[in-house]
Amino acid sequence: MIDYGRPVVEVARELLGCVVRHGETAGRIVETEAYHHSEPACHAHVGLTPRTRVLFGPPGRAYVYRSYGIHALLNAVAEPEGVGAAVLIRALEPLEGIETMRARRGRTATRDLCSGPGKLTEALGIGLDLDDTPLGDPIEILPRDAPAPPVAVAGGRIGITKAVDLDWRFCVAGSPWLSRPAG
DNA sequence: CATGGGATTGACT
DNA sequence: GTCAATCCCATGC
Repeated sequence: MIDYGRPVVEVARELLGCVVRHGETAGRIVETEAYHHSEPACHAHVGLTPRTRVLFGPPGRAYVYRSYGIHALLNAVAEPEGVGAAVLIRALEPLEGIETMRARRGRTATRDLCSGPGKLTEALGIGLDLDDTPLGDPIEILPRDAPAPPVAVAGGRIGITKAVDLDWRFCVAGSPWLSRPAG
């Protein structure tokens, strides 16, 4: 099992190489970012509100929220209960159910099915209804069955305006499935 | 109650 | 490279 109750940066590294499954679709995590309530880029920075309740809840649950009014983004809640922190899943290598993914996303190159946080949720059929559900059912995150892949610390996180200097984006080195090339 | 911003994507120039 | 789409919710009056 994966221990989500550890420091969020450790969990972000640990998740690289693990497999996410939802129904018939599955993919290997190749890119993550860490968010912690102590820094202003994290939603939990504002404190405990209805929106951030899940982030402060027990680790190992899904935090799914709507971005730019359009996309659903998938996070894994980390750190002990009471600490607002989560790992954003930013990109996957498609493994199973690729035709289902293609059907959900439209005629799309395999390379573009899961190469972004909004893309992979659409490909796996993950929506806001899965917010605050345990990682295990219906979304599964399986521990690695192989040694940890080489990790590239890709520098700053993407698409944010605050705490841009934190090097909290992690990629599988050399993976062709990233949302953006590693730093 | 009104307002503004955001962890993005895809279409278009 | 630029830009619109679109909605939840925190904040402020």
